[in-house]
Order: sequence, then C-alpha cells, then structure tokens
Amino acid sequence: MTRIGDVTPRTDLPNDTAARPRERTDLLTDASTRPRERADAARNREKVLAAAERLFAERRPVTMEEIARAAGVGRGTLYRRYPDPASIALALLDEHERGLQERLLRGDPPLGPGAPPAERLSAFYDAMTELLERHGHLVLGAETGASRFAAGAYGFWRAHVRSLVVAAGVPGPDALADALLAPLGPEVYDLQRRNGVPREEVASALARIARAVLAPS
Amino acid sequence: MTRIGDVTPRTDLPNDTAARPRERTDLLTDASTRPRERADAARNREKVLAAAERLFAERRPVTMEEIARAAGVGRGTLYRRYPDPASIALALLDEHERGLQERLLRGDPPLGPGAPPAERLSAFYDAMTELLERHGHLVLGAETGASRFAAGAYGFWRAHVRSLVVAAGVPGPDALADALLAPLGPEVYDLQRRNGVPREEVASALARIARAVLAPS
DNA sequence: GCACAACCGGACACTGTGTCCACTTGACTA
DNA sequence: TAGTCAAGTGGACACAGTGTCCGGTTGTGC
Repeated sequence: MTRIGDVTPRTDLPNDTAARPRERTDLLTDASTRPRERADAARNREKVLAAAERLFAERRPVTMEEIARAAGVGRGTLYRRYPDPASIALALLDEHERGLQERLLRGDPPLGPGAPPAERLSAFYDAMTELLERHGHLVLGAETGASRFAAGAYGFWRAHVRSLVVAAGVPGPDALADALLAPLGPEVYDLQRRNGVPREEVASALARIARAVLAPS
Repeated sequence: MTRIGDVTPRTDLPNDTAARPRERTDLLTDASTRPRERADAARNREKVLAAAERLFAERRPVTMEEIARAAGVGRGTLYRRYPDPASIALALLDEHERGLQERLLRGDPPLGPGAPPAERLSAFYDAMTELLERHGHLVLGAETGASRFAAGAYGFWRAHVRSLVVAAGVPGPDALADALLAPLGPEVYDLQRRNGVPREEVASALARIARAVLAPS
C-alpha cells in the first residue's frame, strides 16, 4: 500500500486548493499558464476569508449566506470559488496543516525522522493537540464527521501513522492507523476541553497510548 | 467523579425515551399514571419505526419529510413524537444498546465483572464492533458527529471505560476514556469497513490497544 | 352512545441551498 | 487612451426541508 515516502504534504493541488475545487483542469495546468487572478477577485477573496475566519471563531454552523453577507459579497460570488462553508474553513486551515506536514517529513526528531516510532507518534499527538487548540474552530468547520476522512489531510496523517506502526513492527497497521487517529477528531478534542480537561492532559493520555502500543516489547 | 455503580443502563427515561422527548413531566410521572397510548397512535408509531428502519438501512441522510411520506403519516404526527430523524434512529437502536449495557454490568466475564480490566476492555471493543456491524446504519443515523456525545449511551460507555482505566491503575482516566472510545465512532468504523478491513481485524487492533494500555506493566 | 381528550395531518411561514444570467470591471492590445 | 471582451459580480429564482399551528377526526372511559 501507500508508503510514507509517496505522500506529498498536499495530495491534491499545489496551492489555492479549495479556491477552485471545480476546475479539474487545474490538475493539469500549472499556475503560470492560467490567467492570473483579477484585482477585484483578489479583493473579494480577502474579504471572504477574513469574514469566514471571524464567523467560524464565534459560532457554528456557519452558512454560505452568512459568510456572503458578512463579507459584503453576493452569494453567486461566493459559490464561484467555494462549494460550501467547509471548503472555506479548509482554505483557512490549509497552511497550518501544511506546516506540520513539512515538519513531520523533514523536521527534527522526535517529530521528524530519526526518533523511535513510539516517540514520533507521541510528538505527533502533541503537535496535533496544539493545532487543535489553536485552530479547533476551523477544524470543526472543515473536517467534521465523515467529511474529515475525505479531506486531503487525513490521508497524509494516516499514511504517517501507518508507517510508524509498520516501523514499530506492530501487526495490523491498516486497522490501527485509523484507530490511533480517531482521538484526534475535532469533536472528541472539543468534548474533552469542554469537560475541563487541559490540553496537556489530553496530550499525555495520547502519549501513553502511543508508547504502550508502539514501544518495543 | 462518576463511578460505574452510579450509572443505570439508561440514564434518562425508563422507557419510550425518544418517543416523548419534549414531555419533561415524564421525568416525574411514571408510566402507570400517564394515560396509556391510544390504539391509532400505537399503530402509527409502528408504521413510523418500520419505515424509518428501512430508510436508514438504504441511505443517508434521512429527512423527517421522507419518513412521514414512507410511513404514510402526516408531518405533524411525526413531529408530535420525534423532534428529528436522529431521535427516531435512537429509538430503534435503544434496545440493542440496552442489552449490551446489561451484559457489561451483570453479564459473564470477560465482558461483565470479574476479568482483568484489559480483558474487559478488549471484550467491550469486540461487542461494540459487532453492534456497529449489525446496526451501523442506525448508529450513523443517531449518533453522528458531536451529537454522539450528547446521546445518553455515550455517558454510559464512558463511565464503563473510565472505571476500567481506574481499575487498571492507569493515570489520567478522564482524558483516556474519551480517547479509548474515539475509535468506536460510527464514522471511523464505517471508514475502516469501506476500506476493506474486516470486522475481526478492527476488533483485534482495538484489543491490542486495550491490552497495551491497560495491561499491568 | 356521549363527551372530551388525544391524536392526526396538511397548510404556512421561514431558512438555506445552488443556479442562472444580465450587468460591471479590469487587464491587455493597438 | 480608448476599445475589447473574458472574468468576475450579485441579486433573483426555484427548490427542499424545517418546525408550528389548528380545524377536524378518532378512540376511550363513563
């Protein structure tokens, strides 16, 4: 199956992913050949993103209509770029996830290559809880429920965790990868924080799982 | 906090829970004092439940309108009993979950009391995957996303798992309980099955986690 | 067989969706 | 600097689903 080396930080498009989700030709044409974005379009994209960031931070769910209104933009304009609110949250989230993905592939241990699998998984958990802490509202907006698995990022996280399971010599990596990723679902993290469990405690519970499952017996 | 002994299999109403979610007085009046259900009402409830069972099995999401139409019943009638499709799925799911809860509390080991915590958790995972296998469509209809935690059953599962963590002497039971329950989210299980992982493999991956985390070091 | 409470179900007002298209704007050319 | 026209804009529209309301109907207990 998929090996970690096969996976690029962003499996779909080089950039502007969610902004042009319907133009499948983007998969073939690179940024230099397609006409550059017009000034009014860029201006509106900024307005939309800023308004959406604000709305996601204050409540859920956020509707396309609300975003359009808050951004002072027509509904047609919004739909031109984004098919739904989740894809807008995803666009906002994109660079944060990308940074972490970069660190996983080429950063220093224990997050990056070099450390034992149990330590790498533990560090991954820690980094993910930090990302959830900082941008949880966006993750909840973008990757809720089953749509979480459809988002490009999940495939990356999964390939990473799976490779760690394999490296640790633990059998059944396919089933384990999803199981080990499940506690990072935004709803779960949100529940724990709401129940008064601090981020550090969540991270250390996950570290315990990581070490128990992947540590050499 | 909550100890396992405090929790009854169904934390809310004695029966007919979802059927009368708005009549808060039911919390005080017992079944014998309230007027018994009329024949036509009972007939319609059967029709609604049967239609909903069928609809949930074949696709999602299921709307109130569809259920009403399929059951040959007016929308007002449907809303009289159930506030939304999830509560209908919950009503259908209720007895299955209740049976498992009973076995956890008073059944034979390793599911019931008596076995070591790691084995009990492992058996719980196994039973839950079987429930998901059999009634996954209902669980997906009833306990998707964050609403899963709001459902009464989640509190029960959580109290059970937490007590096992405590019994095993593992620190941080509050954070661990939710983390250990996360892989049983219906979306996660559904994803794994769709990816071709058989139920047995999911169960054995979870068993591995259970033993690694709770086994005496 | 009567009275009345429980129940029924369609109509209504409302929110949000996604598409469409006549109009406007701005980038490029001559 | 003006002209051209594709790209971009935004409001109107048709639609789907929600949740409530209330006049009419049906059972149950007396």
